[in-house]
Amino acid sequence: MPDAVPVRRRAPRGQGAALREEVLNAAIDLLAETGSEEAVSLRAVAQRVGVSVPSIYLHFADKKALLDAVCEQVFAALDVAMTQAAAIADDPFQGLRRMGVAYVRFARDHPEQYRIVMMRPDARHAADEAAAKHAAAGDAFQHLLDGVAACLATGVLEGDPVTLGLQLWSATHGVASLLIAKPDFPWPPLEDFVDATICAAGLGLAAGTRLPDGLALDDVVRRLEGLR
Amino acid sequence: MPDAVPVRRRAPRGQGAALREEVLNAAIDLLAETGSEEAVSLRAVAQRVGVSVPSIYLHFADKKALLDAVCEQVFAALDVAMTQAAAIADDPFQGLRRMGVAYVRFARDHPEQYRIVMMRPDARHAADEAAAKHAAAGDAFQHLLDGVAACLATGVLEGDPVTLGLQLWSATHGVASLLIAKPDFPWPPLEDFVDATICAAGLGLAAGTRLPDGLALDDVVRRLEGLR
DNA sequence: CAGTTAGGTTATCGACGCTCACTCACTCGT
DNA sequence: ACGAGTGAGTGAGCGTCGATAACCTAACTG
Repeated sequence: MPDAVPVRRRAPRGQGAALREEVLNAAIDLLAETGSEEAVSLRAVAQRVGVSVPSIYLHFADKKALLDAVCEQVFAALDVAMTQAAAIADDPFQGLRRMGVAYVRFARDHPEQYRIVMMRPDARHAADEAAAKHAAAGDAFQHLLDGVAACLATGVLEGDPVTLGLQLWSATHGVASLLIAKPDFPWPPLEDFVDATICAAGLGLAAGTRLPDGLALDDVVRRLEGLR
Repeated sequence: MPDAVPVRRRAPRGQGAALREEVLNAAIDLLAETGSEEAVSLRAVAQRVGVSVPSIYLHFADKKALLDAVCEQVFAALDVAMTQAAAIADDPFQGLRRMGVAYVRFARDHPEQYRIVMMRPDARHAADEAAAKHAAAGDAFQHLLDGVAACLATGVLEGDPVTLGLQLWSATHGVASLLIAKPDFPWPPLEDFVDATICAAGLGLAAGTRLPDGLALDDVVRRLEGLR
């Protein structure tokens, strides 16, 4: 006999939107359980909800729209993880470090979700920059910028906050992304590596913004020997 | 009348492998022209070559194998770009900087190729680490390691070369990857941003390996003020 | 109870990756 | 010269996918 298909009672009159929730949750669960984007087919989602495929189109324009909604939820979870991590920091820069470690840990623990969120070409091309910022990364990037701003306030960093934020994000995303793409590489122990990379980036940014253009790396290095 | 389908004369007896080249080149061109992975369907490739779909399976086990071959070629092109860029550097660290800029420029100019190469989950899970290294990134990562080794030789960097290489690669890949994924972001001028990020990472790594564990970022910053 | 309509379904489409059975057309041993 | 063998390539078709059009019916309203 066929796999006991879950039956779903038709929603009462005003509650059509309830199906949207169910579909979205089914997609989220399916992605989490299988860990594979291609396993999230409309047919699989529909069967899990106990509904026919075209019903999904009543609440999502197409499959991309459904995945966009999934991404939104993933981003929210990522933001929660980062915010929690930063909350217990002693100083602003340590907050950034903790955020970075939490970020990479999230990516490692939810690789397919992170891949979908970050590696899919951007859906809509937002016209103005502010909208683009929010559409792309939601609150997470804003919280990173807040952390940068705090560092700027204490003077530990200097420069354009958006540029600094992008650089730190790039470094952190680079670790997370490579870690997912090349899991067979001889990675050093994760937490230390991430923290060291972020520290290096932060240190470099802190120092870099204070250096004259022409100064070679060697000169700085020699100067730093005294700190040993 | 139907779109003048290219006719392909059957290859002579010993030359069956010629089709492999034609299929591969067609896939590469198709990807470059459309800039979209999903446009590279076996049917589209077959039609471009002027051959039937199953013929592709005579030379490639499945679609993934074909894309793997495409990736190999993309990696080779990336490696050429990086090697050329590093060749005209004055000192080892400048070589790393130039490699990084070339790397990101390549990613920006061939976004879909870079995305496919870097964002696809690794095909085969190599058993030993050495094989994994080569399977994953080919010669490009090895050349990066060479650059790191040169910096180690002149003393401008210290530490484990593989770890340092991974950190620099992470930072560079982070910029490239984010740039592709979020093209609508308010990115600063590209070349400067990339170079600054790599310099910051390098500076941070150079300084970081020489600092005692407990030292806070502020202390270093204060110490660097003298360099202004 | 009748009518409306929100909340679905059934049937179907074209494109996809992939497989199997099959046919050429050339070559080579006799 | 010629039939067997084989390298090179097809045609038809399976199952799945995202998406659409047409239709139905349960639930609420008057």
